[in-house]
Amino acid sequence: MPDFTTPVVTRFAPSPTGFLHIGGARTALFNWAYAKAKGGKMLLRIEDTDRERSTQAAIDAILDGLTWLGLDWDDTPVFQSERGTRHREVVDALLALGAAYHCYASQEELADMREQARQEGLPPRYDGRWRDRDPAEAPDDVAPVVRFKAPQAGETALDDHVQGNVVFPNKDLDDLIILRSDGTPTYNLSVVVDDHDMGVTHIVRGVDHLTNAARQSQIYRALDWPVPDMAHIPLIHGPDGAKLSKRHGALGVEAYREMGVLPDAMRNYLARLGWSHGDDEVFSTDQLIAWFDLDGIGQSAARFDMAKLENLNGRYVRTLEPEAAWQALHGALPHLPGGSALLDRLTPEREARIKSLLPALQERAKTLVELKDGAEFLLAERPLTYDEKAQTLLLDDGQAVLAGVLDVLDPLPDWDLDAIDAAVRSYAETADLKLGKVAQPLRAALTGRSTSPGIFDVLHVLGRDEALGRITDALARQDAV
RNA sequence: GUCCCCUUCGUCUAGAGGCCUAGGACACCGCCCUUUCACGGCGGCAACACGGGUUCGAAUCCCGUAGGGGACGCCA
Repeated sequence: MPDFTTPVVTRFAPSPTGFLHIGGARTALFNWAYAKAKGGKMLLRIEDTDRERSTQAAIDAILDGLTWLGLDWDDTPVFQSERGTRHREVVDALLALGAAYHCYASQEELADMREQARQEGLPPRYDGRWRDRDPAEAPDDVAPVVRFKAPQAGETALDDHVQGNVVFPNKDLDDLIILRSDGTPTYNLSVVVDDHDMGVTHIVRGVDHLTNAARQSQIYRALDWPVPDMAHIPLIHGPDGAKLSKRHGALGVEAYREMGVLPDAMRNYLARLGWSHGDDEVFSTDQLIAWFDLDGIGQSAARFDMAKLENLNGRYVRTLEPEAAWQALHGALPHLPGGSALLDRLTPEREARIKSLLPALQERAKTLVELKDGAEFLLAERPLTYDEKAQTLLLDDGQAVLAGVLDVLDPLPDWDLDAIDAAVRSYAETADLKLGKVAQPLRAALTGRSTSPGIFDVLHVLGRDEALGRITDALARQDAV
């Protein structure tokens, strides 16, 4: 049965004044998921009409962020700044239609108007003083702006996929400026024109645009253009319930990349923030696309929870196939703190060692940073540096254990797993020590840490010379203490 | 201040009048497994903001209160 309905076209329209933050990433994800779910397109539009604040660096950061998250867009990105001519054309059309007018009110007048309104306890609004005034009365020292002639009576209703039916009394919506005195179009006009021209059928964005949506719908109607479907999604808040700011998680997505978060996990987490499909917590991108719908989006703001993201990320790290895990780690290294230095020390032999221990390492890591930390001992040069817990383990009793283990390991004819296992166990038995008492100092000596994969594996992977060398190093520390 | 929206465990949420003595996940706390750390398994703690209605019956519908959020620019 062919589908004769209009193909879905969504768009993500960030303004390039900063990085791609969490809220923006989630908005992009919803737009992307909805387009994919409906077999439509997601377009990208860079809203860079504020030339003062828009930067190329921000544009790059946003594109990089989307790419990292795996959110691809269709067609080439539209730059709003390049569409000024068309925007002005529509302003002229509105003027011709009598749906807009020139306003000569000065900045001072406007300021007075707001002040007056504030004192009377009224909302600060433009009073429409040039709405019906004869342009012949215009002062010649004021460059006019163009204002939209908004309906003054009645109400403007929005039928939003997330917010439901929202009604704004028209008396609360004043005549907004659509063309500045310098001849450049403003946001609310540009958005309408661009969304229309780009064939956008569904607008998915943050609720902070809800009032704009009402004004924009008035412009659509004045132009006799169809109003797109809308879905205003709730905002993401910080742990304290207030708007996400730099103090908490309002970091760019690249910050999460640097924390060793996997893009798949990030997507999964973000999808779960404000949207749900029953009790499903962990799902693939294919499942997300299959399940995603605007109806599943909740109406209340969600708080960003790093602990849950980490937990989810840990699941993704653990389930990575060996080769994929290596690719993820290797690829992320340049983005992780201290990662580049490790990359420099990578040799084929060391790479092989890491790969052989990777499954055990993955078990212990919630992030790629932790995975990197866990693998670091395989790239370290002797003598190792020991963390605090490791240092403690290398004191008195530890020294005795190391000496004893060295004695049984050194004469081993073959450095294979079984032999190592047997030797260490027999030492533990002879010394009347629990295996744990033996393993811990050994671990400290071999890895410089108190946690690592199984100790026999570590001994084996390190190889005889390196392993015995590290034990000897740790024994030598006694003199230094 | 005005307008709009929101309100289920600490957090993310399931729930669309009886299936709810409210389910799942994260976090937290026990126990088990175990050479460490993890993973895993089992168990525990913990919520329908409050007050009125409507109904035989309300977390679910209506009204109000409180709290929170958002919007009120020649920014986007």
